[in-house]
Amino acid sequence: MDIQNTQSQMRKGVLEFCILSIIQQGEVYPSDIVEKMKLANLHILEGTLYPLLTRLKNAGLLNYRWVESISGPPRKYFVMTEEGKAAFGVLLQTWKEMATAVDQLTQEKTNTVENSNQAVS
Amino acid sequence: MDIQNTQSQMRKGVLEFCILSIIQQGEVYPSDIVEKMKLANLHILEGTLYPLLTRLKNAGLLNYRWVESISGPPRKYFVMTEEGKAAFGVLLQTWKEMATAVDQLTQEKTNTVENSNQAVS
DNA sequence: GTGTAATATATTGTAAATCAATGTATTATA
DNA sequence: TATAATACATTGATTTACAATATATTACAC
Repeated sequence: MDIQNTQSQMRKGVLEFCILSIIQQGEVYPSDIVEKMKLANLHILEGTLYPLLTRLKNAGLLNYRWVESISGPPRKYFVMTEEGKAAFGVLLQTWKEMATAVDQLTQEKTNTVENSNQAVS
Repeated sequence: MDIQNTQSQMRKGVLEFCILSIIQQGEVYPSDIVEKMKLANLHILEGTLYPLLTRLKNAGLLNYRWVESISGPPRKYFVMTEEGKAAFGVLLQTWKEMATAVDQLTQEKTNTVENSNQAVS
């Protein structure tokens, strides 16, 4: 229960949302997702990603098709379903609202607080 | 595994951060926190909050003092320790970076995408 | 005073999900 | 033929939020 845990919790919260976002932007296979997430400093492991993609597929938000690779075994390329696009829209709205709420919550007095001792009504 | 689950996951991720933020802004007792979180549309239940505050206290980020109430049993008022203030600073930075990353990730092509079928290099 | 309601802190059991560590399979290459 | 690289997938452990419930204190009606 140190601070790194809280940091990774924060990142975990948006994992699914970010992965849906990546897939919405174009057909990808799991390694593409891992790479794009790493670039955004939101690391995800394969042991997390595969079950997550399966859940999203079973929930009807994703589909996939097999594509032969020139350098290894075939890959599962994922695409959004119409239902997935709708769900992503909802999540995008949720994200925007939450980010606004958190910003307001943290900016109310933050950074200038020196008097954390007054009681609250 | 429906969309509400993903939404609550998103909110869960920032719970600890928001609670630290609230406490940094002034001495509060648990019901104050529940109320402030509700106002920000980030609901938290007591069964979640009490263990969380205990964890943060044991981690050295918080302290509390008992205060008599005029209408009920005594209350635990929480305040940040110096270590807690430092940790909050780190988390604030983490939040800002993550929010930026997520915004970039979602805005790259979102909202105008109609061609989700091209392969990726 | 006694009983009920309101307030407040706290614990227990359950369920969900991430992670680390592996496992299995396919292709290219030495 | 053996090894390395790539890729999909599962298992067990740990964490943690939640629902339900427990315990205790105070106020107030009767």
